[in-house]
Amino acid sequence: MARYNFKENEQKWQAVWEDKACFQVTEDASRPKYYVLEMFPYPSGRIHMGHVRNYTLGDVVARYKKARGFNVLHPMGWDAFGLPAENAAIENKVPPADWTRENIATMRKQLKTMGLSYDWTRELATCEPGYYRHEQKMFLDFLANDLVYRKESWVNWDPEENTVLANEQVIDGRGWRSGALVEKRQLSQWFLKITDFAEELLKGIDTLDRWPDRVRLMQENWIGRSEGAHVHFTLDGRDDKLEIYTTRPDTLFGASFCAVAANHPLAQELAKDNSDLADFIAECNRMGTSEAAIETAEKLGFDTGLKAQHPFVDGHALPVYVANFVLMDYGSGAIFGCPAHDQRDLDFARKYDLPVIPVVAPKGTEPETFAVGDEAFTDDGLLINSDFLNGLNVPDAKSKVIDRLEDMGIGTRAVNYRLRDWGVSRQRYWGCPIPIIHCGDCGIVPVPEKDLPVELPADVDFEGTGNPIARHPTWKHVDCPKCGKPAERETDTFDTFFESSWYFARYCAPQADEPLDRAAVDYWLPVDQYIGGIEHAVLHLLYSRFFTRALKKCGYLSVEEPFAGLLTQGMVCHQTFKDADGKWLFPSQVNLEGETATLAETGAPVTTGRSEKMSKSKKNVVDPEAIIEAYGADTARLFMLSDSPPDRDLEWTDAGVDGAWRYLNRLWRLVAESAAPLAAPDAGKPDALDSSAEEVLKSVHKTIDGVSGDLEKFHFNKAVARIRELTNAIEGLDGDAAGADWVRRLGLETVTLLIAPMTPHLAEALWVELERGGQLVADTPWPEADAAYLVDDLMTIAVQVNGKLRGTIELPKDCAKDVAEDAALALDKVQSVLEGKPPRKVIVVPNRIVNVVA
RNA sequence: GCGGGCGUGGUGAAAUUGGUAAACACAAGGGACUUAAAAUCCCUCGGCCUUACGGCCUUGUCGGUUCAAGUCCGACCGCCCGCACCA
Repeated sequence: MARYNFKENEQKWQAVWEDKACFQVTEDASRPKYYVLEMFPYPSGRIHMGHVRNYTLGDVVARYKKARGFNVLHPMGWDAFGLPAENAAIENKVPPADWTRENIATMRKQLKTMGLSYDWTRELATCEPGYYRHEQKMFLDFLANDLVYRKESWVNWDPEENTVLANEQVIDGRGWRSGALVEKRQLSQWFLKITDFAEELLKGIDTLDRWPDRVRLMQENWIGRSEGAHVHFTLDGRDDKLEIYTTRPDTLFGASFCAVAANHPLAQELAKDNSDLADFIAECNRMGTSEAAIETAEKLGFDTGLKAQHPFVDGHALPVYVANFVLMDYGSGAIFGCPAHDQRDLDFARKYDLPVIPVVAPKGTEPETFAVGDEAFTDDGLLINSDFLNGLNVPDAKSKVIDRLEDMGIGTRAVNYRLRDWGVSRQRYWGCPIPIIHCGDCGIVPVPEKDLPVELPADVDFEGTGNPIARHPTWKHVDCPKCGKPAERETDTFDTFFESSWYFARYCAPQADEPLDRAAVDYWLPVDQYIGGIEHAVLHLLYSRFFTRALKKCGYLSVEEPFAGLLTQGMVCHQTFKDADGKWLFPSQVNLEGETATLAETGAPVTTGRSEKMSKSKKNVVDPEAIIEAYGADTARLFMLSDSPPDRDLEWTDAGVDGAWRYLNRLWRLVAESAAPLAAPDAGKPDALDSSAEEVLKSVHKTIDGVSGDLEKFHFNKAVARIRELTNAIEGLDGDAAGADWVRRLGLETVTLLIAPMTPHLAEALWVELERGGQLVADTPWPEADAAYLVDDLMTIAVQVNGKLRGTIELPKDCAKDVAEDAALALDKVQSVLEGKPPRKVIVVPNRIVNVVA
């Protein structure tokens, strides 16, 4: 039996779609629009299975919505600036631009073999001046609209390479290449005022009703709105005050110390005359800048000897520490410690032997006996040991204590956000140049618009240390646009999140002279459905939400939220393999027979490990190109959708791929090679249908209804299961039954249309076999379910006794409760369990269940 | 450390959102076809007990609410993701 020739077919239909420009779109006010977007890839070299999953999900949505009559925008492009290009330049001596463009060419070719319904005329790459000149313009607009400022901030500094390191390049406190101990250094950098929008970004989350709850929660926590107070402590022997921020002013009477960040001005000042403190601060500065590193480090403090006076208790002096767990970027960079009611403070107090005074006791405990051991008490309760606050609950105490602080003029009520302003300066070559000129006389001067874009120099060398763009012999030297004297360009480039914060808007009119074409963005935005990895839950999505608001403020667009719907897909995982020496092996090197794995080449034993996220380092990767070569794109796509819901991790298995492949062939044979009779394409419904044919007819309509609902909710795996069930039903249809040939045609055409978004090439081939080739499936509307076939007259109802299933009964739909009760009680099984006694109670849930309580 | 999530047969999962747990597949075992293999088709397939009819148990663990819990509540265990310069 001939198999379905996927290779020939996939190439054929891809060419047809392209020739007919099936997926090219323009604004069309007469149709509802639908904008589907998958997160654009970083051009790392080759596509991986994560891409295949992401783009398959997007393509199913795009093709389904098109069939549903929407004007669908579905673009693709490249997030082309980033560190890997610079690493490649250093390792292989290839210019980042060449490396990136070659990768794009390879990956574009690979993507095209997947049969994705992109409007390729809208393709963009962020590393091209035609793209980044617009974000330089936007930056200047942000500057003009007071959304940008400069401040000192800390970076990871590799003293050997003389470069700034990314957090991922710092491994155990050392530079990944040099191995040198990393230091923190302060640099003057550009910041965007995302905190101006903190409240708006927080409120906006409520409008994102088609985002996963967990992502909304993560964003909410990231913004981290808190209500508390600033409190000013007087310092013995000094005129200045120590300002702290606290969310628990109610616990002030339990204070036993104050602590400031290592980079707090007070710490810096005291360190000048105290070399031990200077050493301690230097030690803190060796920790790297990542919050995870800071928070997991052992809590250390240095007693400055200074004393802070308690605001309410005369003569109660608190020692002032410099502590490594206090963050300079949060609040005022200083805290007061109340060990009894904060775990970190408690750990710190136990270590440095500071008093632990409980001031909140759980309701119902005796205040005298309440003590804190190794666990701080952080819940609500009643205030004790707290003078005028005694007996209040925590919220009331907070309010009262702040009133008192305000009356005394030593504190204020304050709202604080965990969110920090967005530092966008990067000391790197492969990014968008920041369009600023530094002039000795005029200071900071924006590059005039007519001089945009500021293009990256192509002739840079990566031999030396430091930022190659800053070392370039001529690039940075310019005349000041204001005064004409020699000046220097800014050599920093933008964070690559800058490019990805507005690309979705650029797709609306990627060739426009202006950054954004107003009519186009007004038509297409917001993105109706955005699809990508959960790893972007906070940063990329929050920056894009901020950028959209900033662009609105500058008059570029009208929407506030860029992404109306969000689907976050899980990772693609695979089993891991190691050889006898413990070295990782590629799955393609391994023969797997049942549970035993051997090395394909030598037959040597192989240890199998658990399934983990596919990664180059563990070699548990499967190359999509090899899969598409061997099985075709439709098989890969179907497998991606069949077994796991999209938001969960997906285990890639050869057996699963085989299963998808077999199903496609089975469907092909069923349509193209089956001997069973098939009615003519336009034959009317026969008057008489055999009951078996009637059943299949019903399931055709139920499947249309079910699959449509599944696709709307992104339950692709369930949709596949339903289509397979319908296929089984059609296959089991007796060819001689009255009307079977007609139902069979309807069923096969339906299966073809329903599966088309998932396996579009096969669907087109089936459509031709079904003599429907006059129109492409890609241009054919979605089938409609006839409501008359969706309801059953008879319902199967479960009968339980005391919650345990004892049998089932068939009853007419929506039958009266007492009818159901009588039928249930009439069951022999029920009677025998009841042992002749009358039931105590009978619960009837119509069309579902009868529960007899004995 | 902080924040978020996940946990159901040998495996991926489904369960109309509190109402028949395991749909649809994969793997495995048995059979048919074949000189043979591949492909295809048919049967069995959560566990324990039972010759059978059937019975009991089962959704990470423990407890709770309810006529009824995979689903709700509480505690615990395990794994995964993010933490602001990876994208």
